[in-house]
Amino acid sequence: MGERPANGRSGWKQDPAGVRKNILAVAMAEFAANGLSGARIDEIAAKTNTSKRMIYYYFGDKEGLYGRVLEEAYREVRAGEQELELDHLPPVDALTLLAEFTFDHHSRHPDFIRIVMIENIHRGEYMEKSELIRLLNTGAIQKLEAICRRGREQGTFRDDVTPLALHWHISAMSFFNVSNRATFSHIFGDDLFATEGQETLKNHMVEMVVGLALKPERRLRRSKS
Amino acid sequence: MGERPANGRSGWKQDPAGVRKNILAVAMAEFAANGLSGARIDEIAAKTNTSKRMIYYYFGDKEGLYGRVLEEAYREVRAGEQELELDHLPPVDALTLLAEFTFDHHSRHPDFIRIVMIENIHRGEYMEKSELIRLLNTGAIQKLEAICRRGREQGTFRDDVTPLALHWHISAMSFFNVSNRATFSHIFGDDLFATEGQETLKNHMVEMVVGLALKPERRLRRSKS
DNA sequence: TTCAATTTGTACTGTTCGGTTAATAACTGT
DNA sequence: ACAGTTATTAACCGAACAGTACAAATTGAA
Repeated sequence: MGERPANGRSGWKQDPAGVRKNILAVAMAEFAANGLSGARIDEIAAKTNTSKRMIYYYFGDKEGLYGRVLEEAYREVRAGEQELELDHLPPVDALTLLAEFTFDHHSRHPDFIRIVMIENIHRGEYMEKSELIRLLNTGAIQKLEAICRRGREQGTFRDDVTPLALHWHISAMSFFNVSNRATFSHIFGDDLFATEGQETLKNHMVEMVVGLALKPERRLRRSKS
Repeated sequence: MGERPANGRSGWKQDPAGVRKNILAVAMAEFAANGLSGARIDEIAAKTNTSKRMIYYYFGDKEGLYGRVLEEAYREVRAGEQELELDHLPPVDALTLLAEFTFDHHSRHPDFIRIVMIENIHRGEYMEKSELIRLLNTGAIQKLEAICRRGREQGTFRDDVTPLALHWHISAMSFFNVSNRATFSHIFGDDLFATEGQETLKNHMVEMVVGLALKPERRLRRSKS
């Protein structure tokens, strides 16, 4: 897709993949901005390089489109996470880096956060229909499992704190930081969301998570602030 | 309201407060379940003891109703929080209790969580119109401020960790635990949401938060699990 | 050449849904 | 008794909106 000659319907290229991609990108922004029932198919179509007709041609109906957007959102974010290289680092440093990365990564992808919020509002019912999403996510915790395994072998990590629990804590703080910004900053001001405040929160988060993972006698001050 | 005789329109009591309350309760459940654009006025009316007409009579329009629901949600939850008595406890115990209470309180009020999620999806725009909500929430952090003050005076608390930051961390983990249950449990199973898993998460959270608040040399093992 | 897949565009349909009208009457305080 | 408030019911309006029909053109691969 992309270019369409100004006049009439002559001189276009067949590019199904491109058309689909374009529709998905626009739809993701619209669903993220307005929710499933709030988003308007006509509005999505208008912002596309193609027409409303093609949305139905490729995605069937609104819910089908939303489902694909959901998959695409997870795909993009998980792909971004894969780039992180941690195996060469000592466990504590790897955990620190992973936590910091997650915090920043979520912060950089607010539309993904909003899509997940919306999916939770819908109680995950569209996610359930997608085999792909479960597939994509099984890998989400593997890095953490590797870190924990090495940490335990090395004797520095507790063995009653599971990788899943650590993932939960890191996710909670990284996710909430984006998802609840509107209400939180309305009530308490936006100092915590300015650069300095965000650094503080991130450092707290890392300190807490690392502190939780390490055996008590290994917890020496390693805070940055 | 409440009772309405089966036949016709004869024999009712005037009870504006009751009618409003009834509408608000039904509307809160519907908005929490379906979101602002997803909720249906006709559906709300049907579940009410009164009629659609009365919704417009008292609340003007859908957004007006949603705004009042939002206020009511915060009112109820904050009222519940006020009951907690902490002044008689040593700072660490008070902080522990407050964190545990918050975790459980959020867990017990999923509809409130969902309303806040929805309001965040709408970027807090309805909240901004309500002076009442800011009022209600100024008190939300006072207990924490008192605890921190006493902790610092006593010399056990760090003074570079603000009550607001602590509140943020406690909120993040308590809120996420409810808000993201659907997607999280779909991906990683629901072990963490069974009784035992929830206890573990709560204990972790308390351990992390208390660990963050205390000066390093005061952090001795106080974990429950 | 053939033919299915892809693309375009417009007009239309059927329904859902927020909000209103209208007419009426019981309630309550004064 | 009267006046203003609170309540009821049911039909109705108009706009928004998901989804379709229809007609036709282009492309690209077999």
